[in-house]
Amino acid sequence: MKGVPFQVRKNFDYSALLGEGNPLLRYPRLLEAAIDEFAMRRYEDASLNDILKKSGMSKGSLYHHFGDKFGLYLAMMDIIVQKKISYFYPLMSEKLDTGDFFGTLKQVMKATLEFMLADERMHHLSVRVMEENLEFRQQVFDFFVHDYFQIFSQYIHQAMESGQIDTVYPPELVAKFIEIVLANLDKLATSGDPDKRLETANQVVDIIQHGISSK
Amino acid sequence: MKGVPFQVRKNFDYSALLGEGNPLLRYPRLLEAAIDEFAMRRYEDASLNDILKKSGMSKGSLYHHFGDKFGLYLAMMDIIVQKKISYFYPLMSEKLDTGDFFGTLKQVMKATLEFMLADERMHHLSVRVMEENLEFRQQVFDFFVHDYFQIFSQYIHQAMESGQIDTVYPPELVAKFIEIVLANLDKLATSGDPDKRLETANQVVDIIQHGISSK
DNA sequence: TCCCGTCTAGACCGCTTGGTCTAGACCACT
DNA sequence: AGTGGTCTAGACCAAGCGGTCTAGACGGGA
Repeated sequence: MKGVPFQVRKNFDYSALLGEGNPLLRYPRLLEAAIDEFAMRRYEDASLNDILKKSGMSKGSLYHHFGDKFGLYLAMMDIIVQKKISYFYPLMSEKLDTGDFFGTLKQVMKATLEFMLADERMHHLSVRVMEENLEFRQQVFDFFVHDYFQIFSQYIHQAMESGQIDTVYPPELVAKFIEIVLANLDKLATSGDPDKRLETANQVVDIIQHGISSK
Repeated sequence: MKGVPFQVRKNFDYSALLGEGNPLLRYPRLLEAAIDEFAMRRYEDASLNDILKKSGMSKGSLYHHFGDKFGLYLAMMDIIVQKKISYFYPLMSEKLDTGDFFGTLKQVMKATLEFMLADERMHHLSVRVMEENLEFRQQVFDFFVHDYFQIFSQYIHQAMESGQIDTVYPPELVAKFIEIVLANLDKLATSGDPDKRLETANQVVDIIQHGISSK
């Protein structure tokens, strides 16, 4: 698959895979195997044959239900995204309009950490998407239009306008900086004890706060 | 190459490839093609056949001179590392013992940025090594024992002892934090103009300085 | 001129990849 | 019982991979 690194099936309705009708919900062993494989390797490197072997599903069934490798990936990501939203939903609904930017950031950290601790594979999946090439990401984000980054970016603009962040820094720089730190949270908070990890995560927010808050 | 993801040739002296006797120095087209390919894709994904096609070298010659794919990779990295050292050498020799940690950090940033601007492919190569799996990195670092991270970590300890960094943060956290920011410098300083990039890089150091310096 | 070591070209090997295709199992409806 | 649609199993496919191997080109010493 070198010459044709990534391609999408025509005449196949991927969106039918998402939501309640997600066929992956009916094949828990396939879901497990897919999460294992896609958490371990990036999309191109992940082996469909290995997933099939591990899950016991036949190739015919997989292609019948999911169309192709990308269909399986989308169906899996749909489930992961739902799970992730469940961790962030309580936060999104009430806190996002208060004036306490760094307090919110700590809560985002906490939710990220808890999501990470619940199943490290899912965290890997979330991070790994951002490591894929642009074309692939765009294809994926066509189906998951949550646009986290834009919401986050707007929130930072708000925090700047309300005087919480030093205006000498371009908002985009601040947004990217925080995004990078969040994406690498697993490398920063590595010690086993969950409490210790949370403490470290809060220290990371402290560093960011001292770094960018207005003097 | 799925079942045997990474293997090293026995009875072959890789170290003979490094230094002055590096055979890659005699094949500039091969060097170019290797940098192109290994900067584009990670080790496993990089295609030896593509490198050969681009450079016009035959497979027989390659295996005669370099032993295997890993030998070619090592020979190329040897040249890259030499180049990188040439950017950091002036810095290492005089500045590393002064008491101005953040000043030094700014100079490290500047050198990193200049190295990046000189040839973006080389910067990609440097960053990409850290994305490879542990086993591969260890194999590579066996041949390039510069141990940047340990030197850097010690330097941070010194800066803490001399009261430049807030001691509430664990030194390892600070080291990893800075390391992550440096590794993602290309994502932070993206705007085309070199001066603007340097300005952004300095702002990033400012953020770090405000973030971790003792109050 | 012959010989031998070095080097080159590229056919070939075994293996893995994602994807296709066919035969048939199973089931519901007529 | 017959028919048609859905689903499954897995043989098979072309392409790409890193690596091996052989035939021969080339050049210096005897």
